[in-house]
Formats: sequence, structure tokens, C-alpha cells
Amino acid sequence: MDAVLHALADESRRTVLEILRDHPASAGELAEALPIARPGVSRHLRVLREAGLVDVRQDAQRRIYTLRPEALVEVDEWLGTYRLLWENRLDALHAAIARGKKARR
Amino acid sequence: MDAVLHALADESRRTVLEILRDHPASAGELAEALPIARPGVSRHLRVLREAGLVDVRQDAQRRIYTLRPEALVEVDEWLGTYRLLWENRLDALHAAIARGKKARR
DNA sequence: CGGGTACGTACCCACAAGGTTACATTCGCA
DNA sequence: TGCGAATGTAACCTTGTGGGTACGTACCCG
Repeated sequence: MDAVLHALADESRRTVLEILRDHPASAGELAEALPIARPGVSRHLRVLREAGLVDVRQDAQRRIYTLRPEALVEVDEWLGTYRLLWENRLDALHAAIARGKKARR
Repeated sequence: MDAVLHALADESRRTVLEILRDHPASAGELAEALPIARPGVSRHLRVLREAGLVDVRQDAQRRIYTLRPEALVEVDEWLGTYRLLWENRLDALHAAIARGKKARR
């Protein structure tokens, strides 16, 4: 969880994920699509790999990266502990609106 | 979204949120509960405030901080774009298991 | 077995982040 | 009004992070 959130804090890394969400890609393709040079991308991928957000598969000289969205389940579950809170708050808001309408009749 | 994820990347700040999830608290209380000194906590709170994760209310000299889980909705929505992916994957897994059972009959 | 290709890593530099101490500010109260 | 309490901010230092360049290393192909 810590590693995942840390990995997501950087926008470039999130962009990598968004590319991989559409299709697997090699390190080189990712580097082309990003504003940073290849070595930087390699380091981003290393972080994502260690956070469990991507998988690598070797194809000759190329390394094909694929998304591994299971890791995001952790974040999803963590958010779950707050989801109840904001749902309650929205319910309260709806109730307040309903009371307001009623009062205006 | 960027600001929120960045704010969440630090563990101390997440701990602040976890305290506030249970009850509102003053800056001093939070500092006592954390391993860092008050000025550090103040800066953490500033980040959380600017990310929209907490609200402040002034009570005499004290500032009472309360959770504002609405901001986490952003993260929740962003995760939603990946939820479909991992649900499909889980479905595929379940299907594979079902096929396995069938084959073993 | 060379040569080109696709990556990753080591090294270096600049900057941002996080912590602490010292100081300024605001508020309640005698 | 003067004092203590609660908090935020400024200045400073240390460490971590992100980016680039240079280099090492597999791998295919002729």
C-alpha cells in the first residue's frame, strides 16, 4: 500500500499506467510517449514493478510491460474505509435538501 | 487528484487522516499522537488542507481539524477506471477455475 | 563472431521534502 | 493591558528523489 501510493504520487508514473491500461508496451515505446529520456523511464518502471503495478515479459531484446491492476485493489480497499464516511455525508446532504424542499412548500 | 495523491504518499499524513477518521482533533492533539514535532504537523496539515482533505474550524486559540472525505472521491473515481480491468481479470480467473472443476469431473 | 538494438544501472547534479529550533501571531483571561 | 496557551511561519540543514549522460549487458542477425 505504501509502495503503491508512493508509486502513484508521481505523474509520469501514472501516465505510464494510463498507457498500459490501453495496451501492453515496451520500455522504448513508453519512453517515446513520455517527455523524459529512456533511463528515467526505466527507473519509473522499476518503481512500478516493485510496487507490483506492472509485469514484465521478455521478448528478444525488448521488455514488454503489462498492467497488473490487482495492486490497485489495495488502494481501493483502503479507500473503502472512508467510503462509508462520505456516503453518510452525501445522505445527510440529500436529507437536508429534501427538508429544504419540504419547508418551501 | 494530483495534490490528493501527493498528500497521501506520506505515511505521517495518512496517519493524520486515520486519527481524524475517528474524531476531529486539534493540531496539538495530532502532534502528540505523532512521532514528529508540532511545526512538522502544521506543515502536514497545510498540505492536507490545500489538497482539500481536511477542514479547519477555529475554537479560541485552537484549530480543530475535521476530515473532508469528499476529496477522496476523486481517487475513488480515478480507481474506477481500473476497477473494470481487475474485475474482468477476476471474472476470467473464476471462469478458469470453473472450467478446471468441470474438466476434473 | 562482430555490429546494431533495446534495456538497465552507475554516477552526478539540482531541487524539493521533511524535520528541528526560534520567532511571530492570535486569543482568552486575570 | 499583560501573560500564558495554542498554533502557524521563517530560516536552516539533511536527505531523498527525479532527471540527464555515459557505460555495461543481453539478444538477434549477417
